[in-house]
Amino acid sequence: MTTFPFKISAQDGKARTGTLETPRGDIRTPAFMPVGTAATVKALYMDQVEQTGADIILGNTYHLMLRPGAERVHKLGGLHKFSGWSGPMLTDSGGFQVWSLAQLRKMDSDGVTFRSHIDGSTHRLTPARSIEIQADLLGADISMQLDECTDFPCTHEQAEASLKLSLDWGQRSLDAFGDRDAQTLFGIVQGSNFPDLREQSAKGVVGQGFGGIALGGLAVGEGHEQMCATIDMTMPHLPDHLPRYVMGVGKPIDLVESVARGVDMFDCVLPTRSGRHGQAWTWDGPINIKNAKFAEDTSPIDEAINCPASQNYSRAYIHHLFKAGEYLGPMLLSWHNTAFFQALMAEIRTHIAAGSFEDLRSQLSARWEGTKSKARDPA
RNA sequence: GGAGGGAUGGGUGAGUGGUUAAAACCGCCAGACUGUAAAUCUGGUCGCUUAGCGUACACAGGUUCGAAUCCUGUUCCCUCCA
Repeated sequence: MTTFPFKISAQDGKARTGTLETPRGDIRTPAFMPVGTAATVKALYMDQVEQTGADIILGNTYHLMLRPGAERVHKLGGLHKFSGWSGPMLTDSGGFQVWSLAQLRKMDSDGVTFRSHIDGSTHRLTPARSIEIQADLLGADISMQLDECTDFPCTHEQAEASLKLSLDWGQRSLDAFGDRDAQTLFGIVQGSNFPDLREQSAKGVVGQGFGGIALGGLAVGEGHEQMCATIDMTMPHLPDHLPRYVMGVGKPIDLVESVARGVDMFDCVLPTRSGRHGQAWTWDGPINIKNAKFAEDTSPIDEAINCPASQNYSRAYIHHLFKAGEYLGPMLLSWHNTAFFQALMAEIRTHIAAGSFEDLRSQLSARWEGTKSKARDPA
C-alpha cells in the first residue's frame, strides 16, 4: 500500500500538527475537509473554497455514481478536472449512505444494493466497485474503503457483526485497490461505543495495512461526550505514523476536543449546511442570522476571519437576504463558515506548534460548552 | 340609475346552523442541523389567573337551545348593463 508521506512537525499532549504530502499538494494537519458531495461544495465557487485555506475537499461515490455517473465523470477527465478542484480530493465510499439511506438499500455480505433516491433505479456497490469508482473513474487521491456506518445505539452483537463486515469489506477494498503510486486508501474503524469492539476493529484495520485510519460510526446521535469517549478508547490502538481521520465531524467544539485526542483529519457538512440554513459560526459561538435582533446590526459576521463574507457584509444585510429568500444569503454564510472552520484549524495548528494548544483548548471549550451535542433521545 | 357578487385572525383564503378559537399556505417568532435524499426540517403565533375562562368572522339588530354560517338594516368593495 502506498502511504503518502506524513510528517509530524510538532506534538502537544496528544495533539499533533504536520503535513500529509500528496502528489496534488500538501495537506496541513489537523485538517478540515469541506464536503463536496456532488462535485461541488454547495453554494461556493472552487476558488472561494481554496481561498478559505482548505487543502483538500471531499466527493461522494454514491451521489456521483447516480448523477452524473462515475463513467461519465471519467470520460470528462476525472473529478478534479470536471469540478475544477486541482488540489487533493478524498472520496467517501458510499458507506455513509448505507446508514443515511438505510430505507433505500439492501445489504448482503457481498455489498449493498441501493434504490436511487432520484429515480428509483437500482445500483450495486461492492467493495471492488466502490474502489473502481473512487480510484479509477473519479480519480480520488484518497479513497475510503466501503464500510457499514453502524447505527447508534445498537447492541454489542449488532456492532460486532457490523465491524466484522466492514473489516471483510476493508480487505476486499485493499485487494481491489492493489498497488498504486499516486493514490492511497484509508480503512475505517467501527465498533459503536464498545471498548472491546473498537479495539478489535482498530487492530484489524491497522493490521490490514491501509494508508490512513478513519474512525467511522461517529456523530450519528451518540452526542459529544460519547464521541470523545469512543475516540479515547480507539486511539491507543492506532499507530502514530498514519493519519487519523474522524469521519463526519463536526462542530467546532468537536474538532478541538478530537484534536486534543490525536485526530488529524475531519470532514463535515456543517459549515455549508448550517450556512444555507442561516447559522453562522463565530469565535463567540453560533448565531442564527435570521433572528430579529440582527435586523439592524451593522457589524460584520466576524471581523476576525479573513474572508470577504465575514468582513464586508453587515449582519443586517445578510439577515435581510435570508428573510427575502435571496440566494446570496446562503452563499455568504457558507463562505463565512467554511472560512471560519479553516481559521479554527489554522489556529489549532499554530498553537500545537507553539506548545500552547492546551491554553487554546481550555479557552474554546469553556466558551463553546453550550454547543456540545447531546445524545439523541432514544424515544 | 339597474342587475349581480363580496366583506373571515398580520396577508391570501377554506368554511353555508352545533364536532370552529376557526383548514391550508404565506408572513412573523424561535429551535434543530455533524463521512449532504436538507436553499431543509420542527415548534409557536387572540388574550388571560390556561384540564378553564373571556373576547372574535365589516357594523347594528333579529331568528334559534345554539350563528362566521339564516333574516333585516347600515357601511364599504368588485363586476356587468345603461
